[in-house]
Amino acid sequence: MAITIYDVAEHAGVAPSTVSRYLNGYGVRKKNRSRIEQAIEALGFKQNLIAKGLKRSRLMSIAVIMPNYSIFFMTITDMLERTLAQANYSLLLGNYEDDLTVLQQKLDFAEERFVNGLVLFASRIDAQTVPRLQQYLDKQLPVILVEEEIPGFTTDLVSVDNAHASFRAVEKLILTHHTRIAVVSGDIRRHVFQERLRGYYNAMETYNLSVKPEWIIARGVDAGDYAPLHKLFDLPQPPTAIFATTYHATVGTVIGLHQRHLKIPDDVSLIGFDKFDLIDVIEPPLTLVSQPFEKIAQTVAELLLKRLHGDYADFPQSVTLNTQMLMGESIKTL
Amino acid sequence: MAITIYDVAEHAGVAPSTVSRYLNGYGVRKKNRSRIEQAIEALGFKQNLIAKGLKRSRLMSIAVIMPNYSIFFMTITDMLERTLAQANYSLLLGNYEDDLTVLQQKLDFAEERFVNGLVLFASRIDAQTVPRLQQYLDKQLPVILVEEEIPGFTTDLVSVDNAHASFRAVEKLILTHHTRIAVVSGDIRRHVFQERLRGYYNAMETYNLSVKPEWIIARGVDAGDYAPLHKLFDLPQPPTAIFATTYHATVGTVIGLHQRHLKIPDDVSLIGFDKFDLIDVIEPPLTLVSQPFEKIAQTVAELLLKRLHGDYADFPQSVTLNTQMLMGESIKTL
DNA sequence: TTGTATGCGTTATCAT
DNA sequence: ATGATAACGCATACAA
Repeated sequence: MAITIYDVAEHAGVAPSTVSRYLNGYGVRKKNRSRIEQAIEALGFKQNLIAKGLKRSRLMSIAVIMPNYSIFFMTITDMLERTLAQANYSLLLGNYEDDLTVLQQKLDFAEERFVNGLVLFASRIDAQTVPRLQQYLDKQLPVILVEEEIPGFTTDLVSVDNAHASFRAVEKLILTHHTRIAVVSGDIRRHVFQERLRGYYNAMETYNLSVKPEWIIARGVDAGDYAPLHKLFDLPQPPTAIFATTYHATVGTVIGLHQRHLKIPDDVSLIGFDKFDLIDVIEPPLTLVSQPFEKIAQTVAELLLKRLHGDYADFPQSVTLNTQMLMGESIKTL
Repeated sequence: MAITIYDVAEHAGVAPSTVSRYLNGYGVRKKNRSRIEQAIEALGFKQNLIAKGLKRSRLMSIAVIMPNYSIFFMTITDMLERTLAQANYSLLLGNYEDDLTVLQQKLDFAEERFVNGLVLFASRIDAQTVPRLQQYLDKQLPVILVEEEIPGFTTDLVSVDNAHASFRAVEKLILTHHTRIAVVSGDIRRHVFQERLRGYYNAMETYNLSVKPEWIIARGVDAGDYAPLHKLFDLPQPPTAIFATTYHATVGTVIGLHQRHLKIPDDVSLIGFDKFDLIDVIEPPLTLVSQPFEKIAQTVAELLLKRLHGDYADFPQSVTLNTQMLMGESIKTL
C-alpha cells in the first residue's frame, strides 16, 4: 500500500512510535529528528488521516451548516475554506433548508463523520435544537455561530452591529430630510432582520418621526413578488426613501422601482444592504451598508482554531464587527 | 466508548464478523438477521465510518471542486448534496479559484482525505492537470465532469447542448427579423462559452447574416465594467438585439441597457442565459435559455453512484441534456 | 452460513 | 528520549 510510519521508522533507524511523536510535535532527539525528516522526504510519506482519526475520533474536518446556499453564506464559506485548509481542515458542507428537522439530520450526519467542529449559520433556530447543539459542546466540539445567536444556547458568536448599522443608515436618510421612510426587510422571523428593523425604529423614534405600519414590508421583495412594493406608492403620501435590509431586498427594490418608473434617487432615495458583485452593475451606485465578509470569516476561523487547540479561556466570545457605509448616489437631499 | 459491532454481536449472540456481514449486505441466516437488527435497535448502534474507512481507504465522501462559488455551481452542488447524503456520502467542497495550481492542491487535499469520487466543474483545465486527474481514475476513483470537458481526458461528462441552445436562441432573434445581433459572452477562454458563441456564429451563417467583430463582447459584463456594452450603441448601426451567454452577462446587460435608457424590448431585444431567483425580479420577463439544474445534478449523482458501485460497463458516458427556452417578453418582432 | 484471527496505520501506555 | 506493544472498530481470509 502506501508509505507508513513503519517505513519511515525503518528508513530512519528508529521506532515507529518515535516517528509518531515527531509528527505530533513531541520532543525528539536532534539526530533522530533530522533522520526522520530525511526519511519522510525520501519516501514521500504522508500521514494517513483515517488511521489517525481512528485513534482520535476526529477527521480534521469542520461542518459548515447553513439554512440555504445564498451568496452571503457562500462568500463567508469560501473565505473560511482558504484559512481552514491551511490548517489542514476540510469543510463538510450542509444545507438545512431552513428546516429544523433537516438541521438535526445534518448535525447527526456531521457527527457521524467525526467532524472537529461546527460553524453554524443560524436561522430561526429555537429551543428544540438547543440540546442537540449542547451535545456538540459537551463532546468538546466547538460550535461557532455566525450572524445570529440562538436563544438559550451559549457559545461563540460572530456577528455585525445590525441595529447600530441600521440606525445609522436610517439616520442618514433622516438627516437628508426624509421623513417618510419605508423598509423592505428580510424574513422578519429571523433575528438578524428584527435587529435591523429595530435600528430603523430607534432612529425614527430618536428623531421624533412617526412610522406607519404600511411602510414596513416584512417579507422582502422575493422572487417576482413586488406587489407590496407597489402598494407603497399607491399610498396618498408615499415614502420618499426606502431602507432595504438585505441583499435580495435591495436588488428587488431597485428592479421594482425601475418597473414602476421611479428613478433613484430623484423619485425615491434608497439605502440597501450588502455589496456583492451584481450590485456593482446597478445605476446609480447605491449607498449601502456593507458587511466585512473577510473579517467575519477571519474571526470565525481564528476563534474556531483557538477552540480546536483547546483554548477555552475566553469562552464564550461574542464578537461584533463593524459594518461600513458605502456612500453611493442613491440618496437625494430633500 | 461507543457501541461497536462487538457489542451488537454479543447482544445478538453471534460473532462480530456476522454482524459485519449483515451490515454489508451479505447473506445472513434469517434468525440471526432479526436478532442482529434487534440488537442494533436496542443498543442504538451506528457504524464507525473511520474504522470502516481504515479498511476500505475511503471515507464515504465526494469531493466537489469548482473554479469559484458562483450561483450556477452552488445550485448544482446543493441538489447534489441532497441526493448523495441519502446514499450516505458527504461533500468535501473545494474552490480552486480558476487557478490550476490551486486545483492540484485541492486534488491532493481531497485524495489525502480518502474521498470516494470527484465531481469537477472544469474551467480552463489544460493538459498539465490531466495526468493528475488520470491518477484518480487509475485508483478507481470516479471523476465526473460537469458542464465542460477537458481535452485529452477521458471520463464521464454531464453537460448541456450549448451550441444547439445558442443556435436556437439566436435563430429566434433572426426569425423575428433581427439582423444586427450582438453577443455578451462569458469568459471566452472557457470552452462552454466558446460553444455558445459557436452556436451564435452557426445561426448567423445559416441565415446568411454577417457578423461584425465589434458585436462580440467577449469578457461579459463584469462587475461595473459595462463600457463595452455602451460602445455597442455608439456604433453607426447599433445592434437591435443582444444574446447574453451567461447569467452575469444577462443581468449586467439588463442594467447596462437601463443605464443607457434603452428599453427592453422596444429599443433592444434580449435573450439571456440561466434562470436564477434574482432574474424573476426583472421587468419585462426575459426570454431565457434555461438549464435543467435539477436534471444535471440528478444525472451527475446517478452516474457517480453507478461508478461507485463499480459499474463501469458504459464508461465513459457523455450525457448532453437539453436546455429549454423560456419565452418571456424581451424580444420584439421587427 | 458462521466463527476465529489478523491487519488496516496510527497513537498511547508502559517500560527501559 | 526511545522502543515494544496494545488498542481504536471494522472487514476479510481462512477454517469449520
